[in-house]
Amino acid sequence: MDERYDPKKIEPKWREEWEQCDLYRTREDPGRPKFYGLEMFPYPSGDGLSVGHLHNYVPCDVIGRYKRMAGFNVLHAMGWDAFGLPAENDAILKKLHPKQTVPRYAANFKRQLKLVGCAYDWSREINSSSPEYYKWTQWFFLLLYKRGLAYRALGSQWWCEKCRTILANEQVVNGCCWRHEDTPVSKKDLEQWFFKITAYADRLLSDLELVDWPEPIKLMQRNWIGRSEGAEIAFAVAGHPGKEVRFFTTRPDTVFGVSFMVLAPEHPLVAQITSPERRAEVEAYVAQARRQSDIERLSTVKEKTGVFTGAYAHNPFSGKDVPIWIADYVLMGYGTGAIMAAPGEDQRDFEFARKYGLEIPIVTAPADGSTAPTDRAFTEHGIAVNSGFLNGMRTAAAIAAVCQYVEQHGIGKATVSYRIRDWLISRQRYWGCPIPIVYCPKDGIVAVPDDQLPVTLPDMTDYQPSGTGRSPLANVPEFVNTTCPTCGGPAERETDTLDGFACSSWYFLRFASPHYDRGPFEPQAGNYWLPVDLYVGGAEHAVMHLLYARMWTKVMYDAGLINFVEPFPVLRNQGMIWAADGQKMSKSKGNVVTPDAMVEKYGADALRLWELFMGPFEEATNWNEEGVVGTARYLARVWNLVRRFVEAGCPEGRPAVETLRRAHKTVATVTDHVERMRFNTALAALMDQLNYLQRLTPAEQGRFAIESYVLMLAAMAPFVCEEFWRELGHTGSIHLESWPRFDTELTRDETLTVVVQVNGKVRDRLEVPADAGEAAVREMALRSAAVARHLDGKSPRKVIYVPGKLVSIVA
RNA sequence: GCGAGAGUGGCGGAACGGCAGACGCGCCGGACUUAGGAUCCGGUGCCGCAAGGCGUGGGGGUUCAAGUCCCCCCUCUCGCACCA
Repeated sequence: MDERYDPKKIEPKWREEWEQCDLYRTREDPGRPKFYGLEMFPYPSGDGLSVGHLHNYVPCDVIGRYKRMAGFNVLHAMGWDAFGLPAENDAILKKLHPKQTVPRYAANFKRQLKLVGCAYDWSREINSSSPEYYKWTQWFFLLLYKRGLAYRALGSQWWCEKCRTILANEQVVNGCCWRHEDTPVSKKDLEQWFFKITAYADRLLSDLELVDWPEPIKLMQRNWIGRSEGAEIAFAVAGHPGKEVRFFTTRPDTVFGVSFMVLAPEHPLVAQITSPERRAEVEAYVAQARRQSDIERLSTVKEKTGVFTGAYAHNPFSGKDVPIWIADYVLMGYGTGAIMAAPGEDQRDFEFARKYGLEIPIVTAPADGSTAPTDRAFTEHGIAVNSGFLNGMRTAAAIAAVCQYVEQHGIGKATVSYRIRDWLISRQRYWGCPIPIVYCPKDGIVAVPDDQLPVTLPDMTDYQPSGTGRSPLANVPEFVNTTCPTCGGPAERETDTLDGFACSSWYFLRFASPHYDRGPFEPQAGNYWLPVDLYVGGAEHAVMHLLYARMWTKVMYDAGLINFVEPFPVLRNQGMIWAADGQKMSKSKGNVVTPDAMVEKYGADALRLWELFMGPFEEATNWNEEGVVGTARYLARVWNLVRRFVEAGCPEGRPAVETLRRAHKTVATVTDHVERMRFNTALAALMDQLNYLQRLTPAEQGRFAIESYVLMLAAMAPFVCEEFWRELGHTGSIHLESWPRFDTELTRDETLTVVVQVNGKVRDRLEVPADAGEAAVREMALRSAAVARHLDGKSPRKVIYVPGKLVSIVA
């Protein structure tokens, strides 16, 4: 072996060797259990990977390697989320076709991942923008369509001036476009495709119980789905026979206290019921509400505003006619776009009523008998008062009573409302998966038959958004003009493409059988490998991607395609790596550190180790290049350890009991920490053990200590450990070896250090045999000179003994 | 405003309610070397010459024992934004 550790001499050699012998090809040995580890597949950007991205890929690679060594068939593959706005925006910016840039960027990502030694089965590489892939994305669209889960609707949709396209509700951030945070969005009316995710709201909510996910992510999903129970009730509009205001309320028990109604300004009823003398004012308000940017409209610091329509609704409970107002604090997109205002029990209604001098009846009294406040709304549950037949009932009972009443009288029903809205999947964009639908003058909306898939994205040079609201595909007659699959007559293709989240809603299945051409996945392979055993990605996908993928999975389950209901039973989020300056790593800030530069300076293994060692996997931290110096130095020390051992002829050795114990303990610790993804402490245990072994001669170390050490390190530093393994006299790859085993008996200490405390302060330490009995240890503690000194002549009042740990003496 | 998470040496971070600061970086001292971002040995929370004392954002509490559990407050990060 060379005197010095030189990653440049060994890493390229093994990289090539592994490639040649296809070392990381997935094995399907029926005698072994399976493990499917998956990282959220990336959009291959032109900037390449940074060391921040590796904080996800390297730890997952370690888990994959560990599981493989621990006896699992491991599926670990990589692919590219290549369709979508980022690729199209990049193409427009650089004036290069995404068909050219995507493969180039993907190849660069792949090169970088290989550079740092990530073990993927590249024969399973997938690309969501390839026809072989998106054929099945289209197939899934049709599956949803056939199951009544895809529909067209005219909607007032968000429009971003910069993207020149429609945005989903989820893509509107603080009233601005998610990609252009300085560009307020406006509304545009277009006919769009939607997926009926609301039909799955309840299951998406309740099945969260089934998964092992970070609690904050589950919570975000629960809040996003936003289930609330209540009642939907209709009040007749006075003087407008047949017209009624339908509204949803979570507090039907406060219905006797309804002193006014509020409609969203966009509510269709507004135009119909506004009285002539109010019309001018109402129209002005509606116009300004529509014109307002959402930043202004959603601001909570803003005082509530509204105008009276001049119309009244009849409250059948109180018997009063109450005024109907419009206000922008009522949203058309939630519930029915109308509310009953119970200002005594709702703070927003209270503020509104106060401002406009509306009546504030009190219909709920505190259950403890105190008086309801008058300076704010009483929003808690209590006892119904001033409420006719509800008087004296507790809130829960009153809610049930009102629900029963409205159902009996045919004016409403108990119901559940969700915050989540249907998923808008139409994109008026070129670089996406074409929606496989044909419009026929005779047959209407016709699904493209399965055997005519894929509907191929045409080659075109001018794919700039038209700005008219239609996709650039509308400008390609060869694409648009087709024949109706049903009648054979002339027809037109849908020109919208699918939201990129559609592509990522099923890709995890494709890895099971990436080249299968008779379906999206080969059923046996799908049911063998799925669900994903460990899914890892950033917390930024907490709601959109993870909800959509869960929904598709449930649709597939309902269609009998798969036998599981949750695609990702175990989810972990890696922590964000900020640049050294604490900011986000970005090219524009000039603070990006690339793996290429780090590998060049310190080697891939040292970079990997620092990615693992810099902090807990799930926590954010700042990049610090100094750390890589440390891990490179550590590897040089391991190199010296192994070199001395090899030069001594790899002696079987006669390790002392203590040495054997340390070796077995290290295996136990590292195994446990890797299993729990505590890579930083796993590596710390290895460093600690190195410090110990370094002081021994090769014969004192013995073969087990050295080989088990190298085997464990191999999952983290694959290149140098492959070199070690061969130098240690083995012919095969270390990466096909088994994870070392430890003997629990051998990890047991012979003596323990017992701490002796007097009044909570450590005053002495005792070395006691591991099997010493309680009485003996207590006696030793009380005999201690240090203890006597601190007892100061007093006799102990109490002595607490924690076996093997401490004796606490209270004087 | 609501929700979630986090505050520990100069720095990254360790620590089933039981010796706070493992491991590493940095720094200090030494050894060996004619340059190599080398290696090895020792030291390194703060105050103190010492015995000893003080220390996990601040303040209370529970406990023989609190970084860890409970209450109040401060700061930072992330998520959500009037959800009827």
